[in-house]
Amino acid sequence: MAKETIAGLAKRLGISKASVSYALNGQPGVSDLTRRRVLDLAEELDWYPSSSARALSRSRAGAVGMVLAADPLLIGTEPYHMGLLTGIETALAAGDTALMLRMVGNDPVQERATYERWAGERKVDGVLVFDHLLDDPRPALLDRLGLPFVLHGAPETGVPHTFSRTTTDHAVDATTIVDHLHAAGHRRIAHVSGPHRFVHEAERVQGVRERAAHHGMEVLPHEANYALLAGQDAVTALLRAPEAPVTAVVFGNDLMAMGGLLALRELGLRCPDDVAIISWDDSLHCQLATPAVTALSRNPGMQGRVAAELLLAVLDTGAIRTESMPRSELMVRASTAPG
Amino acid sequence: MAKETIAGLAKRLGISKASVSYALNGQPGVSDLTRRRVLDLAEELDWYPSSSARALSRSRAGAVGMVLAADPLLIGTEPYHMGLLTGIETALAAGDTALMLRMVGNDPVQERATYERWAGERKVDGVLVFDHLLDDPRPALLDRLGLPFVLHGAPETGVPHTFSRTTTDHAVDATTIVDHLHAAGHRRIAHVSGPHRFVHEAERVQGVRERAAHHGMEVLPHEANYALLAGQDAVTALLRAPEAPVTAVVFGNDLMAMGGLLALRELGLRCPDDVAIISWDDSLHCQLATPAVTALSRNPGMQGRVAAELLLAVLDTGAIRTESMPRSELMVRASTAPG
DNA sequence: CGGGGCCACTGAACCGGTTCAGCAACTCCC
DNA sequence: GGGAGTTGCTGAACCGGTTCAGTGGCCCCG
Repeated sequence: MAKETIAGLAKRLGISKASVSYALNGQPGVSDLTRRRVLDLAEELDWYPSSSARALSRSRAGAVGMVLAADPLLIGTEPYHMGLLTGIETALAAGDTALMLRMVGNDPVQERATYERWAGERKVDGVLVFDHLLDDPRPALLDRLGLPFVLHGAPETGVPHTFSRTTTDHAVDATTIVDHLHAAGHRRIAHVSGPHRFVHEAERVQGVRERAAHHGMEVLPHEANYALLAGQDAVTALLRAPEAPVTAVVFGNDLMAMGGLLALRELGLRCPDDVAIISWDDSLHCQLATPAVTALSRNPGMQGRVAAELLLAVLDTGAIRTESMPRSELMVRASTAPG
Repeated sequence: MAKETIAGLAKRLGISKASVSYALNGQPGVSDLTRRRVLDLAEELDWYPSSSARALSRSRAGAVGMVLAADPLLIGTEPYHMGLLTGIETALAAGDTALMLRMVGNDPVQERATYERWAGERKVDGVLVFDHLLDDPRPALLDRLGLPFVLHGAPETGVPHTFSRTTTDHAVDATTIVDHLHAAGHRRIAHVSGPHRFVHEAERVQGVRERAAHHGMEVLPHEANYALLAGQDAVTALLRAPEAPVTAVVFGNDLMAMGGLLALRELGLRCPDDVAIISWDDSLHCQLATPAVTALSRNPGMQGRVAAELLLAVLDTGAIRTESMPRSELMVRASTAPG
């Protein structure tokens, strides 16, 4: 079946292309009768507008892009990103916008090249950007490229920003976590975080430090890279250290928490009796582990939805807005239960 | 900066649009000198072809689509799909093709509507289809829509097919699994599979049955739905049954295997001493569980890459081809280790 | 009754590429 | 020296929509 076009519909009805276009788009300039006839015929021939023709004449791609820049190995195992993706897609589908996905190994150059191409080819109308970095070059780049974007997970700081973003209050999360450990009697803890070049990690580290100080607790910070092995190594190193041992470890994600658990087992230490464990991300891993791991549930699906909806609004209105993420919830499980 | 266009380049160089186009696309019809001048200028102004204009005139979108039709809850937790996605994206990026992603809850109507729209709007050049169903309506639908596709995970059966697909030999996998259990001394096992409406599940069930018969083993089949809870319930039901208990359970995916493990724990049974467990999908869950779960590693990343490359080839040549998936590998772990 | 305003509709330009037919100049060969 | 073939280039049509500047007919009102 040859594709129907607007010209085809017009010819069949004996009217002009322009009228057909107006009718189909609900624009004024056609009588109700004509509009009905057009819509009925379009329905009957199941006509759809050619997305490329429409994109060309409207100068709008009808799609937004997302670059997943992370170790492919991590992405496959970390449920956080998948949850995010699901939420994003839900919001975009509702807004009749397509999602263009690109995965690049943890490579800033490729991420940058992708944005440049997308902007140059006008392939997407905007992008979602993740994992805000210290001195992040991407906002400036995207501004220069004229590509609208939403930065997901920017700091909560009150500084007025020149771009749209979603924020999470990591200080509040830190307080939740530290208070929980303090209440369980811990006075000396370790914090195995992700790389500090991520703004959210820097904020978490600071948040934990400050809240711990507030309680008069001691914190051993340890920077790692989110991998299972990193969590394992961190715990091994921390507990072999000559200083008085910590009684609890906070992990920056679920994978490292799992690694920590393995390390404890190898060291012959019991969790939570000898060392308690808590993860900054909840996931099935935390629920299934033995003992089940206490974790902060951040609802990635909701976060994705909010971010995507914000991007759609930005594309629509051009406004610059900031959206706060809903509060996280601590899922208390056996790994921190008073022994 | 206003976007450069081919007309702009042509004007600056004092030549025609046509020549510029030929030069940029490596087509004959321009002198080497002119070609160089065009390419240099394009480089200098960093010009990119407008994807929509190109799509319109070439009648090719430069993108392929993929509908992830599964329970969003499952998708987030099952690493299989994410691995697949990573592989697909890798292959597409190499082929300069964009990936359009749509997630629909486990809803055939929405999946169908998505294909119809994509075809009608000519938004994608082809699609990747997953989870072959018994009496799958999708091949016929896509043929009718004129949308090229690759069906991933079709049966290995020798019947000549009218479409391109990738196949997995589930009988071989079943043999691997059953032989492993037989060698460990099991004679009566259960097989907790996914829904039989999936062709691959039907084949696995048959494969397990036949291989077990070959060894004179007994198999209790149990159809479930891939969810954690389903695995849990299945094991509870199977082991409470009045008949002689099984000594091993084969699970259709890692999640159900985890559920099975939980159920065993609740029933006070030890794994592998009382009941051995084996999963048809490997993942971090299997590796982290206590005991670690023996699983068939199917390399989803590789599968995705092969499927995507096949689709690109199909789009290029229009040929109908079948690609076999590489052999799976059994990762033997504690859950089936002779007690 | 005449003029202003509105309504329904149309032709043509436009978005930014690709591609075809045509044409001038130049080479080659008998 | 003249016809055939090649090379390098151009103008214009085309892909399938959107949109602007008319145009004619009709109604309303002073």
